[in-house]
This record gives sequence, C-alpha cells and structure tokens, in this order.
Amino acid sequence: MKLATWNVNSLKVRLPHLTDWLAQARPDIVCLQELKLEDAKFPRAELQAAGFECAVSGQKTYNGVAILSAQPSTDVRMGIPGFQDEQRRVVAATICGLRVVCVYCPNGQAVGSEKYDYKLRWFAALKAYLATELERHPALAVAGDFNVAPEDRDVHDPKAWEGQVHVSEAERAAWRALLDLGLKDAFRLFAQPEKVFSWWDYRMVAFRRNAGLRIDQILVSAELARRCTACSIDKAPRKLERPSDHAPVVAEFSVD
DNA sequence: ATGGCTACGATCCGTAGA
Repeated sequence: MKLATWNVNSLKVRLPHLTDWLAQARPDIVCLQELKLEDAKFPRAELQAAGFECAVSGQKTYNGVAILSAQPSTDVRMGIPGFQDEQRRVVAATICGLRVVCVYCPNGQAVGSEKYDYKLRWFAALKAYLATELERHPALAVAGDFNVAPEDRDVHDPKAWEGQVHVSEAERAAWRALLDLGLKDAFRLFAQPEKVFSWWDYRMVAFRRNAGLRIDQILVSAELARRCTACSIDKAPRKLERPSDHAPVVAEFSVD
C-alpha cells in the first residue's frame, strides 16, 4: 500500500503532472495541498477517470486540500474540530482501515508576525485533534506540507536559515509535539542520503543547486510505523516544465 | 542590500507563498 503527499501549488496548473505521476507511481492514496480552487472547480471527472475518488476541501485562490484514493473513503471530515478557521487546510478520511489526515500547515510568513502566531495556534489545535484521532484509529497517517524543517539536516544551509520562519525553535517544538503523541516521521525510519529535500524556491535556480528544505512529511502511528517498509521523496516531477515547487513524498506499508 | 519565481485575481500591479 502506497501513500503519498504532494503540495501541487495550483491543481488547475498541475493536473497534467498529477495524472502522469499517478499513472507512473501508482499510489493507493494521495494527499494534496494548495489546490487553490473551490470545490466546484475540482477536476473530479479527470481524477475519477484516473481511478481515484476524492475527498475535497477546496478554497478559491489559497489553500485547499484533498485525499485521492483508489479504494472508497469513509468518515470524511474537514477542518480541525473546535478550531474556527476560514482557511481550508485539513481533510481526513478512512481508506482500507487506514485513517489519513491531510494537512496544509500555515506558512507563518515571518517570526513574530500575526501569521506566525496563527501558525503556532494552529499547530496546538492540530495536536489536540490528532490526540483524539489516535485514540480512535491505531492505524493513523498524517501527511502533508507541515511548513517546518524539523532539524538542521532538513535544511540546505542551516546557518543562512537560522532563526527564520520554518526552522525557528517554536515551530520545531510545535512539530516535535506531534511526535510526542507517538507519531514517527516515516522518512526518518530509514537510512537516507544527505541533503534530501521536498521544496525548492522557484528563484535563484534553487532546484539545480539543491537549495531546499524538507518541509513535507508523512507522520505515522506506532502500528503504521511497524508496517512501513519505505519512505522517499520523488524529485522527478520537480524537473518538469512548470513544476510545483514541492516534490511528492511517498511511503509504503505492508498490509497485514 | 535586497530581490531573485510562480500563481492568482483583478487589471497591466499587489498579495502570498516559503
């Protein structure tokens, strides 16, 4: 069973990349972020033709998340219960006994800004939500764009980034607080090469220089960690014409 | 020393992303 997450940065623009990638990578479940389109404009027919059903929480221009699944999904829930938010950043669904929470965590803009405070409040609310989800669902995956590079090895130039948004201590603590629930970063369950990232700035030929951050992750419960057999980042779509600035992260699980 | 791309929506620039 293959689970992926990909911030597509506009589903309208990236739909051809997505459908090509689905055909090549053949994932069973895909969490998407930054759809940047409302539900009415979601390309349901095209994705259905590609073999996927879709749980969608869309928004015009900004945010927007979806879970694509080859098998039917149940218990679809949008947002974080009890956390009032206009921004469509969370959708959850159960597929083949696996509870999947797709997240597009706030960017935070700059340390100390209003958006940064929102980011930290949002993470606290997410943690409380995931605690309740874990009680109900031992097989839980939280996949998405967390907008946090958890450690210095997840940053191409830690000195240049020191104290900046995405790597600040408060953000990293908020991210680690999710692990305190018993979740594991699937990528770090395995030996990995150095300097593997999931996002590269469009500017400054950052991708060619591999000047990136690893801010997209798949967090898994203890039960799923036991079943996890691989986790990697697929750079191929980032090399295409008009790419998303993020690459897909893929985790594989044995079915037992 | 500061912007460097890209996407979007409303215009032909501003906002946001990270």
